[in-house]
Amino acid sequence: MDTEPPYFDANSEPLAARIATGLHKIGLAMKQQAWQQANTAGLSATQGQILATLVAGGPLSGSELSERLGVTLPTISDSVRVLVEKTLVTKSPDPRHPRASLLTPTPKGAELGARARSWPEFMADAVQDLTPEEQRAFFAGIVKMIRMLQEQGLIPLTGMCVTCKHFRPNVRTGPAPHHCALVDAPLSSDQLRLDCQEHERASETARREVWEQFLRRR
Amino acid sequence: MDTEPPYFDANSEPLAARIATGLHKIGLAMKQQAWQQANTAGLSATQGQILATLVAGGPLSGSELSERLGVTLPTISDSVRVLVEKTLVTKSPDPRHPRASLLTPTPKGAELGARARSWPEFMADAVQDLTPEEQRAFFAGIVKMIRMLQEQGLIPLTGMCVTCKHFRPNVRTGPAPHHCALVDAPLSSDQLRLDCQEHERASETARREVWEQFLRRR
DNA sequence: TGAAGTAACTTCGGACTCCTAAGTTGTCAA
DNA sequence: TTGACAACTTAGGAGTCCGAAGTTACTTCA
Repeated sequence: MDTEPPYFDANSEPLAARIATGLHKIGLAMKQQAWQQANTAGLSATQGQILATLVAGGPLSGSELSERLGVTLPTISDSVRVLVEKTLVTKSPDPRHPRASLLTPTPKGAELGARARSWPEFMADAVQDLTPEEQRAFFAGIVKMIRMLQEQGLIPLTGMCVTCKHFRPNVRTGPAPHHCALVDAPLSSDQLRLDCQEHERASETARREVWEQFLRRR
Repeated sequence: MDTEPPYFDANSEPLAARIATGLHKIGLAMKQQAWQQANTAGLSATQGQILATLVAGGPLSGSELSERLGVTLPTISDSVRVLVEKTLVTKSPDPRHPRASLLTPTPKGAELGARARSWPEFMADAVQDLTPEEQRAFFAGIVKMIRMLQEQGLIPLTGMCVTCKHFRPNVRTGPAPHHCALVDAPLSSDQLRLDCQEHERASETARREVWEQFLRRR
């Protein structure tokens, strides 16, 4: 860097870095929004997230929540205690594991959770201004990014078609080249899910293979 | 919603909502990453952000920081106190305002700040897998989204070309249709800056007009 | 010439977040 | 029956945030 004013030339920050900056800014808005929405609902941000996750993904144990929300167990444990005190969730023994307990929202908790699920909707509104084509391109970018971040262990391997046992990429030509073997239905690239309840994690080798197959042709 | 298993049909979540979900997941990774990077540098997340912002944008006052980082003054005040104790920033009177003080990083602080600026780079890496074309589309989407969110008051009006006094959108045809009047240089859509130091906020009516002009033709 | 206002903080108290480290406690395997 | 294991829970401590309530140096108006 010298003392010259900035010119818009090759020395400008690379596109990838500016994309990162942009995502950072968007992330800031999300954080603030979540905080505020939670507060007006009488919850904390994490409490809202927990309820939303339980409503979206059925009863879960503490450790599952911990993985999905990217915080440690103690943090979950704390928040859950409060939620139980508020009678928004109940605990019941988990048949799958000895010491685990399944968390289920009460009716009141389910209602708040359903509302919390719609917190990111303000962003969906902001996306509406993009043309459908731009939206598709944007979504494709997001899917690829998430996959990369999952590979680096920064995002849990949950809910995305492209890491699911039942996903068959590029099995035909046309607008919907992919296939979901679970519901036996064709699938276009912009119908891919990020948060499917039925998601079952494929093995590591299978995931790698599926991803390569997915990238091939488009 | 009924009891049927989910089919990939029109009843699936709309694309915009899934984009929001995706951004949410990416935001999660950013949060975690920031926390971890800050910790290994011996800082807290906000302290790192403050240093990075000061290094990137020159000396700022507390309220400017507060606006850019989207937290209230007390929070900034707290963190700055710690940074001063650690001798990473110094305060000096601000000539522009009576009661304000300009915050300047010390050499040690500047070094940490420079390092903190590169924290979002892990995301830039994740973007590298997108084709250049995909990157451009992705970036275009981000710019539009940020603009929308700014209009809703969720992101500060700072640093983006499209809200700057010196920006002239679509003044010519060809690959670089825009123009920056400050450095008097042509500008393509994917050279737009999100964090220009020289940014000067245009008036509200000017911003609205510029944006309309920007959307027209592409 | 003073009184009131304004802007930019700072301090305080309190709720939450988030971590690591150190227990608990049921179950299963040896 | 003695460990090992898994899934929490508790304790302790730093940090993040906020609203409310001071400070304090000018500015402005009467």
